[in-house]
Amino acid sequence: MTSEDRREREKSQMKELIIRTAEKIIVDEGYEKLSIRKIANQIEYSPAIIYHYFQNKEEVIGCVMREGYERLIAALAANSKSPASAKERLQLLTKKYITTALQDPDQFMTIQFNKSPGILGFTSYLFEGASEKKAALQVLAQAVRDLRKEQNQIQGEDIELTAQMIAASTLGMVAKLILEKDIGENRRNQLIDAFTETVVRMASSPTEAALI
Amino acid sequence: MTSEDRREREKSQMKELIIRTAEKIIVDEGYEKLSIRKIANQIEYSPAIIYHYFQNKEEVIGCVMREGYERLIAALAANSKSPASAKERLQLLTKKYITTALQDPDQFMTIQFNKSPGILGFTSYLFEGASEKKAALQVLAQAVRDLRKEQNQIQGEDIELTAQMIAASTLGMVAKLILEKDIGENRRNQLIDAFTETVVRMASSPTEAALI
Amino acid sequence: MTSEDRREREKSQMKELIIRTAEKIIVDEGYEKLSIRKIANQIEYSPAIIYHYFQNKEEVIGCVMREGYERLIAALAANSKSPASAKERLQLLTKKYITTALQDPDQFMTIQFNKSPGILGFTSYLFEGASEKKAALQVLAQAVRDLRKEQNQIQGEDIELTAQMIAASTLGMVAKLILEKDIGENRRNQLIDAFTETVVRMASSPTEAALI
Amino acid sequence: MTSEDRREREKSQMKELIIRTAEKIIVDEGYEKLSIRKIANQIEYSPAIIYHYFQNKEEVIGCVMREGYERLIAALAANSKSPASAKERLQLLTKKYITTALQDPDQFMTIQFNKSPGILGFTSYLFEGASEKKAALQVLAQAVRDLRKEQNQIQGEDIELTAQMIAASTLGMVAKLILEKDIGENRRNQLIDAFTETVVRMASSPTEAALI
DNA sequence: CATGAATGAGTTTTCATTCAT
DNA sequence: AATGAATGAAAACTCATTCAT
Repeated sequence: MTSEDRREREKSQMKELIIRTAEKIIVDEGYEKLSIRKIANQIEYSPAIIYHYFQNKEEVIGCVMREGYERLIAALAANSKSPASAKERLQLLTKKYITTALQDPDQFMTIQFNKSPGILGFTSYLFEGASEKKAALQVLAQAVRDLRKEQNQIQGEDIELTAQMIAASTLGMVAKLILEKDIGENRRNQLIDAFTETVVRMASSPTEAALI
Repeated sequence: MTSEDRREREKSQMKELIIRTAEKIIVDEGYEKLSIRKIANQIEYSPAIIYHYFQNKEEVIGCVMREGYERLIAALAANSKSPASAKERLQLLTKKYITTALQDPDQFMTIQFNKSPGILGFTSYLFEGASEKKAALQVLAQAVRDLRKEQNQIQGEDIELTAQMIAASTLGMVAKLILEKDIGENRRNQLIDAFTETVVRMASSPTEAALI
Repeated sequence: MTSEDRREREKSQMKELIIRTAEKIIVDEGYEKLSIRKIANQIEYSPAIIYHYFQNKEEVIGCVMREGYERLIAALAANSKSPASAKERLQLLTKKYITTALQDPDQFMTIQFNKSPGILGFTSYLFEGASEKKAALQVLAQAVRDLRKEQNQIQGEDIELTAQMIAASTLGMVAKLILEKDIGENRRNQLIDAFTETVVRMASSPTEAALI
Repeated sequence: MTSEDRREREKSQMKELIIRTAEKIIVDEGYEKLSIRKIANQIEYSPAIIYHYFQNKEEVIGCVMREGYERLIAALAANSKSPASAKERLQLLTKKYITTALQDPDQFMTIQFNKSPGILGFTSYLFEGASEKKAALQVLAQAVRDLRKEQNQIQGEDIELTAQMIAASTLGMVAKLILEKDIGENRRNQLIDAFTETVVRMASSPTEAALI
């Protein structure tokens, strides 16, 4: 089976190469400048060969997206079990998400605001029960739960809802930071820090807040 | 001057028609699928005539964007001076923004996540001093200020920063609601209501929050 | 007839204006950038009006050419009767032609290398008998005749032929100077001076030359 | 490697076809009427395929020009070493240039009076040192040098300048003969012969001439 | 496995011209 | 006399995709 194995390996190497190149183009020139021709030129193959490994342009893009998303999730997961306090953990989580996203802004935007069903399958998290099915949201919901415990707040049944709002808000924050990339590093850091603090207040149980 | 008047009217009607058609295409097929030809075909004129009313494609798009943005702002302004309590006013503002945006979801997305400088001129609000230059942010900042006063909190120098975070978070929330449009009306309303409550906590002064 | 007169006068004023504007565009932006629209915009009238005064673009261009040509001829005529020696007169003539042409290079080229019959009617001078029918050639032929007399050479029957060759050579010289406009002022002057000297040798009778 | 060879051959045949067609259009309808579409229609292919063989329109034109120019140069080179006297050689050179140019008049004009930098790179020869860098001018300068030697004239330092003037004059002569193509064969030959004689006088050293 | 050739449909934009008013 | 509206044709160029080899 050696020869078949090698073929298989070579095949996936080629797919890898194509995806990697597509990714590079998206990062360098932006999503809408990606073209099959450009990929082909860059890997020094003919455009036609790409159709040998992928059905069409959409599938190529789909793969790029999937991988990008998985990397983002991985970055989060790594930080979900830091030994610090629940509050610090939530803040760390938020900050990590923001900074990771800002490292690859174009790809982040393309993935997160993509409305093709294939991508949405990965990125959606507003539905009921998402905190169980979506790894990222699960991590976030747990952080909220821990925080409320740590602060002796009522747990409430809104944990999922809260996690979802925090996720969506963070997404908005990141998106704006990417869109308005010229505000200067100072301002950016100010906003990131302020938001990281605010997230804690978002996470606290609403009734508790009502007591203020 | 009746004849001149009529011509003037017909001219603006035609411009109107073009903009409206462009808008429709954007909503139906997405921003990047908009083309001068498509507009022309749809209104059953030759492509060239569009250049009679507009300098180039950019100007057409600019008009579509501007109008959409102005509608959103107008909706907000109308609610900025309700007689209710500061808290209720902030919540009303948030809710109004969300529901207005959801009425024209595609256009909202196109405008708010557009990175062309022309559009960003309208939509940017993260820079320092934005709460004075940007009408929408000004309204929001005032609402935050009123709320803190009402709740006897420290005013703090972070009012602008807070308004910016709320705005960005709301944007994220709206975007997600639009992207995941199939979560069902119930869930959507739940999220909107929860977020409207959360916004109040985001607005409270951080030091105060730290006291909890 | 006053009213009719005025109308006539206004009409020719408008034609004047159009031609003058077209000329300006040719000089400023080059012949191929001339468009009816551009003329119209510049005189702040609608493109359609130009068709009221001229049949089509060609006629406009034709008029521009004619006027330009007439000015060139006028410049020559002014120098044809200088009191100097025949040799100096021939050299002066040549130099004047070159420098005048270089003042409006684009127009010069457009006219001289235009192959539309209308323009050729003005610019042609190679046919037999041209030295009688064409003012410019007449002047040149006379200068050649005077020179030969002054240098006690045989008059010969090739006067016209000689004048034609000188004219064509000068045209080539000017064209090259215009085309290679970046050779530097020094080189240009060197070439002009050398050519002006050479013209004298071209004008001398061939048999005489054979005696050398 | 037969299959690869054949493909290579077919490819250059196609390029050839495109260039030849472009050439034909230029000759038939003029340089500015040349369009990619027109080429495509004429060869009954889609316009896009031309971009498969050439980068853009400029490259197509470049090839047409280069080939035309090279043909002209080749014709000259063949005659530069005839065994005759220097005088005869110079005259032969001139005549050959004129007749070759007249064989493909439209292309000649298009190339020689083209002001695009790419073409000028080929056609320019007025700059200092051109008689060393430009093959055609080198041949001409040598002919002038030989002639002066043969006629025991002072060599002078104006050899290059002289060659340049002769070249430019010949260009003018040819251009006029092309523009006024209806003067009749007789007249044309008369002019060519007269000019060929005159060239000898242009080539003689100026001081020598002054002795007359 | 890989390619070169080829295409059709598309892009934005410019132009000369016409015509009813 | 003058105009605005409108057009058809054309320009250069790009792209995703197919197919025979």
